[in-house]
Amino acid sequence: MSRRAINIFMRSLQHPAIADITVENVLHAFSDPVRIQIYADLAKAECAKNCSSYLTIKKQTLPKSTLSQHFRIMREAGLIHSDRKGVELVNTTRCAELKARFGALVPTIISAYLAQQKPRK
Amino acid sequence: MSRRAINIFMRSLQHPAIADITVENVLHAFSDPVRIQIYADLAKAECAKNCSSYLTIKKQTLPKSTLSQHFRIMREAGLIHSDRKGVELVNTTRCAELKARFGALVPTIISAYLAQQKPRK
DNA sequence: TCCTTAGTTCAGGAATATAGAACTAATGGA
DNA sequence: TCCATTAGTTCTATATTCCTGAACTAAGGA
Repeated sequence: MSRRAINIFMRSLQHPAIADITVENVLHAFSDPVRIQIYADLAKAECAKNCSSYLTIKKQTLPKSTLSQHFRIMREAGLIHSDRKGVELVNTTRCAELKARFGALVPTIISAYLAQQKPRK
Repeated sequence: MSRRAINIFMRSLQHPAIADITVENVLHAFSDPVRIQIYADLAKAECAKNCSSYLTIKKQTLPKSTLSQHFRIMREAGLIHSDRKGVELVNTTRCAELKARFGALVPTIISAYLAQQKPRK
Protein backbone atom coordinates (compact mmCIF):
# COMPACT_ATOMS: atom_id res chain seq x y z
CA MET A 1 0.00 0.00 0.00
CA SER A 2 2.97 2.28 0.32
CA ARG A 3 3.37 1.44 -3.36
CA ARG A 4 -0.10 2.81 -3.98
CA ALA A 5 0.49 5.95 -1.96
CA ILE A 6 3.63 6.60 -3.91
CA ASN A 7 1.89 6.08 -7.19
CA ILE A 8 -0.83 8.55 -6.29
CA PHE A 9 1.64 11.17 -5.27
CA MET A 10 3.90 10.58 -8.22
CA ARG A 11 1.23 10.32 -10.85
CA SER A 12 2.44 12.12 -13.88
CA LEU A 13 1.09 15.63 -14.32
CA GLN A 14 -2.12 15.76 -16.28
CA HIS A 15 -2.28 18.05 -19.28
CA PRO A 16 -5.47 18.24 -21.32
CA ALA A 17 -5.35 17.41 -25.01
CA ILE A 18 -5.58 20.50 -27.15
CA ALA A 19 -9.07 19.50 -28.29
CA ASP A 20 -10.31 19.38 -24.70
CA ILE A 21 -9.32 22.95 -23.88
CA THR A 22 -12.33 25.25 -23.71
CA VAL A 23 -12.64 29.00 -24.02
CA GLU A 24 -14.51 29.11 -20.71
CA ASN A 25 -11.73 27.31 -18.82
CA VAL A 26 -9.09 29.51 -20.39
CA LEU A 27 -10.98 32.64 -19.37
CA HIS A 28 -11.51 31.32 -15.87
CA ALA A 29 -7.81 30.57 -15.50
CA PHE A 30 -6.98 34.11 -16.63
CA SER A 31 -9.63 35.77 -14.46
CA ASP A 32 -7.43 35.64 -11.35
CA PRO A 33 -4.93 38.52 -10.95
CA VAL A 34 -2.17 36.22 -9.73
CA ARG A 35 -2.57 33.71 -12.53
CA ILE A 36 -2.73 36.19 -15.38
CA GLN A 37 0.36 37.92 -14.04
CA ILE A 38 2.23 34.61 -13.82
CA TYR A 39 1.20 33.67 -17.34
CA ALA A 40 2.19 37.08 -18.71
CA ASP A 41 5.57 36.71 -17.08
CA LEU A 42 6.04 33.16 -18.38
CA ALA A 43 5.10 34.33 -21.87
CA LYS A 44 7.54 37.23 -21.71
CA ALA A 45 10.41 35.18 -20.31
CA GLU A 46 12.61 33.68 -22.96
CA CYS A 47 13.23 30.70 -20.72
CA ALA A 48 10.96 28.48 -18.65
CA LYS A 49 10.53 29.13 -14.95
CA ASN A 50 9.75 27.04 -11.93
CA CYS A 51 6.89 27.64 -9.49
CA SER A 52 9.00 29.13 -6.73
CA SER A 53 9.97 32.01 -8.97
CA TYR A 54 6.57 33.39 -8.05
CA LEU A 55 6.55 33.06 -4.27
CA THR A 56 6.30 36.82 -4.25
CA ILE A 57 4.10 38.44 -6.87
CA LYS A 58 2.38 41.79 -6.99
CA LYS A 59 4.32 42.79 -3.89
CA GLN A 60 2.69 40.12 -1.77
CA THR A 61 4.07 36.85 -0.54
CA LEU A 62 2.00 33.85 -1.50
CA PRO A 63 1.89 30.59 0.45
CA LYS A 64 3.29 27.83 -1.68
CA SER A 65 0.13 25.76 -1.27
CA THR A 66 -1.80 28.61 -2.89
CA LEU A 67 0.76 28.89 -5.65
CA SER A 68 0.57 25.17 -6.25
CA GLN A 69 -3.20 25.44 -6.75
CA HIS A 70 -2.78 28.34 -9.18
CA PHE A 71 -0.34 26.34 -11.28
CA ARG A 72 -2.65 23.33 -11.20
CA ILE A 73 -5.56 25.43 -12.46
CA MET A 74 -3.49 26.88 -15.31
CA ARG A 75 -2.19 23.42 -16.16
CA GLU A 76 -5.65 21.85 -16.18
CA ALA A 77 -7.03 24.72 -18.25
CA GLY A 78 -4.35 23.96 -20.84
CA LEU A 79 -2.44 27.22 -20.50
CA ILE A 80 0.88 25.81 -19.37
CA HIS A 81 2.96 22.68 -19.55
CA SER A 82 4.85 21.51 -16.47
CA ASP A 83 7.78 19.11 -16.54
CA ARG A 84 9.38 17.57 -13.52
CA LYS A 85 13.10 18.23 -13.54
CA GLY A 86 14.41 16.59 -10.43
CA VAL A 87 12.85 18.31 -7.46
CA GLU A 88 11.32 21.20 -9.32
CA LEU A 89 8.73 21.86 -11.99
CA VAL A 90 9.67 23.63 -15.17
CA ASN A 91 6.71 25.56 -16.53
CA THR A 92 6.26 26.77 -20.08
CA THR A 93 3.29 28.24 -21.88
CA ARG A 94 1.48 26.16 -24.49
CA CYS A 95 1.29 29.23 -26.71
CA ALA A 96 1.80 27.47 -30.04
CA GLU A 97 -0.97 24.96 -29.36
CA LEU A 98 -3.26 27.65 -28.00
CA LYS A 99 -2.71 29.73 -31.09
CA ALA A 100 -3.55 26.78 -33.29
CA ARG A 101 -6.75 26.20 -31.36
CA PHE A 102 -7.95 29.71 -30.54
CA GLY A 103 -6.08 32.03 -32.88
CA ALA A 104 -5.31 35.40 -31.37
CA LEU A 105 -7.31 34.81 -28.19
CA VAL A 106 -4.50 34.38 -25.69
CA PRO A 107 -2.15 37.08 -27.06
CA THR A 108 -5.07 39.52 -27.19
CA ILE A 109 -5.95 38.83 -23.56
CA ILE A 110 -2.37 39.27 -22.43
CA SER A 111 -1.82 42.48 -24.33
CA ALA A 112 -5.06 43.94 -22.94
CA TYR A 113 -3.85 42.96 -19.49
CA LEU A 114 -0.43 44.50 -19.97
CA ALA A 115 -1.96 47.70 -21.34
CA GLN A 116 -4.16 47.89 -18.27
CA GLN A 117 -1.19 47.43 -15.94
CA LYS A 118 0.94 50.13 -17.49
CA PRO A 119 -0.68 53.32 -16.20
CA ARG A 120 -0.12 52.57 -12.53
CA LYS A 121 -0.72 56.05 -11.15
CA MET B 1 -39.75 52.44 6.78
CA SER B 2 -41.76 51.24 3.83
CA ARG B 3 -40.28 54.29 2.17
CA ARG B 4 -36.80 52.96 2.94
CA ALA B 5 -37.62 49.46 1.74
CA ILE B 6 -38.87 50.90 -1.52
CA ASN B 7 -35.75 52.97 -1.97
CA ILE B 8 -33.54 49.97 -1.47
CA PHE B 9 -35.45 47.90 -3.91
CA MET B 10 -35.68 50.63 -6.46
CA ARG B 11 -32.10 51.81 -6.27
CA SER B 12 -30.96 52.56 -9.74
CA LEU B 13 -28.88 49.88 -11.40
CA GLN B 14 -25.17 50.29 -10.87
CA HIS B 15 -22.91 50.36 -13.90
CA PRO B 16 -19.17 50.80 -13.46
CA ALA B 17 -17.46 53.71 -15.15
CA ILE B 18 -15.44 52.60 -18.16
CA ALA B 19 -12.18 53.34 -16.30
CA ASP B 20 -13.16 50.99 -13.49
CA ILE B 21 -13.66 47.96 -15.73
CA THR B 22 -10.82 45.46 -15.38
CA VAL B 23 -9.61 42.71 -17.67
CA GLU B 24 -9.86 40.22 -14.82
CA ASN B 25 -13.51 41.03 -14.13
CA VAL B 26 -14.36 40.87 -17.82
CA LEU B 27 -12.71 37.45 -18.11
CA HIS B 28 -14.47 36.21 -15.01
CA ALA B 29 -17.84 37.33 -16.34
CA PHE B 30 -17.16 35.49 -19.60
CA SER B 31 -15.85 32.34 -17.90
CA ASP B 32 -19.34 31.02 -17.21
CA PRO B 33 -20.99 29.09 -20.08
CA VAL B 34 -24.38 30.69 -19.48
CA ARG B 35 -23.06 34.22 -19.36
CA ILE B 36 -20.84 34.01 -22.43
CA GLN B 37 -23.71 32.54 -24.39
CA ILE B 38 -26.06 35.32 -23.28
CA TYR B 39 -23.51 37.98 -24.18
CA ALA B 40 -22.84 36.40 -27.58
CA ASP B 41 -26.54 36.40 -28.27
CA LEU B 42 -26.96 40.01 -27.11
CA ALA B 43 -24.06 41.04 -29.32
CA LYS B 44 -25.52 39.25 -32.31
CA ALA B 45 -29.04 40.57 -31.83
CA GLU B 46 -29.67 43.80 -33.65
CA CYS B 47 -32.05 44.83 -30.90
CA ALA B 48 -31.79 44.78 -27.12
CA LYS B 49 -33.32 41.96 -25.15
CA ASN B 50 -34.77 41.55 -21.71
CA CYS B 51 -33.66 39.02 -19.12
CA SER B 52 -36.54 36.63 -19.58
CA SER B 53 -35.49 35.97 -23.14
CA TYR B 54 -32.94 33.66 -21.57
CA LEU B 55 -35.06 31.61 -19.18
CA THR B 56 -34.08 28.67 -21.32
CA ILE B 57 -30.55 28.57 -22.61
CA LYS B 58 -28.34 25.74 -23.74
CA LYS B 59 -31.37 23.45 -23.61
CA GLN B 60 -31.78 23.88 -19.89
CA THR B 61 -34.31 25.91 -17.99
CA LEU B 62 -32.75 28.35 -15.56
CA PRO B 63 -34.41 29.64 -12.41
CA LYS B 64 -34.96 33.34 -12.75
CA SER B 65 -33.08 34.03 -9.52
CA THR B 66 -30.01 32.43 -11.08
CA LEU B 67 -30.50 34.40 -14.26
CA SER B 68 -30.83 37.60 -12.26
CA GLN B 69 -27.46 36.91 -10.65
CA HIS B 70 -25.84 36.24 -14.04
CA PHE B 71 -27.09 39.57 -15.36
CA ARG B 72 -25.91 41.35 -12.24
CA ILE B 73 -22.41 39.90 -12.66
CA MET B 74 -22.24 40.95 -16.31
CA ARG B 75 -23.55 44.39 -15.41
CA GLU B 76 -21.07 44.89 -12.59
CA ALA B 77 -18.21 43.66 -14.77
CA GLY B 78 -19.15 46.38 -17.27
CA LEU B 79 -20.19 44.06 -20.10
CA ILE B 80 -23.78 45.14 -20.41
CA HIS B 81 -26.03 48.08 -19.74
CA SER B 82 -29.49 47.49 -18.28
CA ASP B 83 -32.33 49.99 -18.49
CA ARG B 84 -35.61 49.65 -16.71
CA LYS B 85 -38.45 49.96 -19.16
CA GLY B 86 -41.57 49.58 -17.10
CA VAL B 87 -41.59 46.13 -15.62
CA GLU B 88 -38.71 44.73 -17.58
CA LEU B 89 -34.99 45.30 -18.05
CA VAL B 90 -33.64 46.09 -21.47
CA ASN B 91 -30.10 44.82 -21.80
CA THR B 92 -27.54 45.96 -24.33
CA THR B 93 -23.84 45.32 -24.64
CA ARG B 94 -21.40 48.13 -23.89
CA CYS B 95 -19.40 47.10 -26.94
CA ALA B 96 -18.38 50.58 -28.07
CA GLU B 97 -17.03 51.50 -24.64
CA LEU B 98 -15.34 48.13 -24.24
CA LYS B 99 -13.66 48.54 -27.59
CA ALA B 100 -12.41 51.97 -26.60
CA ARG B 101 -10.97 50.56 -23.38
CA PHE B 102 -9.72 47.11 -24.43
CA GLY B 103 -9.49 47.16 -28.21
CA ALA B 104 -10.22 43.83 -29.82
CA LEU B 105 -10.44 41.92 -26.53
CA VAL B 106 -14.18 41.30 -26.34
CA PRO B 107 -14.78 40.57 -30.05
CA THR B 108 -11.82 38.18 -30.03
CA ILE B 109 -13.22 36.31 -27.03
CA ILE B 110 -16.66 36.04 -28.59
CA SER B 111 -15.40 34.87 -31.95
CA ALA B 112 -13.22 32.21 -30.28
CA TYR B 113 -16.28 31.11 -28.32
CA LEU B 114 -18.48 30.96 -31.42
CA ALA B 115 -15.82 29.02 -33.32
CA GLN B 116 -15.69 26.53 -30.47
CA GLN B 117 -19.46 26.11 -30.46
CA LYS B 118 -19.79 25.43 -34.16
CA PRO B 119 -18.54 21.85 -34.49
CA ARG B 120 -21.24 20.31 -32.31
CA LYS B 121 -20.82 16.72 -33.38
C1' DT C 1 21.49 8.66 7.02
C1' DC C 2 20.04 13.15 7.71
C1' DC C 3 19.14 17.81 5.85
C1' DT C 4 17.40 20.95 2.52
C1' DT C 5 14.55 22.22 -1.23
C1' DA C 6 10.37 22.03 -4.30
C1' DG C 7 6.09 20.97 -4.56
C1' DT C 8 1.64 18.33 -3.29
C1' DT C 9 -2.11 16.96 -0.39
C1' DC C 10 -5.11 17.44 3.50
C1' DA C 11 -8.29 19.88 6.45
C1' DG C 12 -10.55 23.87 8.13
C1' DG C 13 -12.77 28.01 7.47
C1' DA C 14 -13.97 31.84 4.15
C1' DA C 15 -15.97 33.25 0.08
C1' DT C 16 -18.90 32.49 -3.81
C1' DA C 17 -22.63 30.13 -6.52
C1' DT C 18 -27.23 27.86 -6.99
C1' DA C 19 -32.05 27.89 -6.65
C1' DG C 20 -36.67 27.76 -4.23
C1' DA C 21 -39.66 30.95 -1.86
C1' DA C 22 -41.24 35.34 -0.75
C1' DC C 23 -41.25 39.76 -2.23
C1' DT C 24 -41.64 44.49 -5.06
C1' DA C 25 -43.10 47.24 -8.79
C1' DA C 26 -45.40 48.09 -13.14
C1' DT C 27 -49.15 47.13 -16.10
C1' DG C 28 -53.57 45.79 -17.73
C1' DG C 29 -58.09 44.77 -17.16
C1' DA C 30 -62.81 44.33 -14.67
C1' DT D 1 -59.96 51.02 -7.26
C1' DC D 2 -58.89 46.37 -6.79
C1' DC D 3 -57.12 42.16 -8.51
C1' DA D 4 -54.21 39.31 -11.49
C1' DT D 5 -50.19 38.90 -14.23
C1' DT D 6 -45.55 39.65 -15.43
C1' DA D 7 -40.51 40.80 -14.71
C1' DG D 8 -37.08 40.88 -11.75
C1' DT D 9 -34.92 41.20 -7.03
C1' DT D 10 -33.90 39.71 -2.45
C1' DC D 11 -33.72 36.28 1.16
C1' DT D 12 -32.18 32.02 2.80
C1' DA D 13 -30.20 27.64 2.95
C1' DT D 14 -27.31 24.50 0.72
C1' DA D 15 -23.48 23.34 -2.27
C1' DT D 16 -19.34 24.24 -4.33
C1' DT D 17 -15.05 26.48 -4.77
C1' DC D 18 -11.09 29.06 -2.87
C1' DC D 19 -7.36 30.01 0.50
C1' DT D 20 -3.82 28.61 3.49
C1' DG D 21 -1.30 26.44 7.49
C1' DA D 22 0.30 21.94 8.52
C1' DA D 23 1.86 17.58 7.31
C1' DC D 24 3.67 15.16 3.82
C1' DT D 25 6.52 13.11 -0.47
C1' DA D 26 10.37 12.92 -3.42
C1' DA D 27 14.98 14.39 -5.18
C1' DG D 28 19.48 15.78 -4.28
C1' DG D 29 23.32 16.53 -1.69
C1' DA D 30 26.73 16.46 2.54
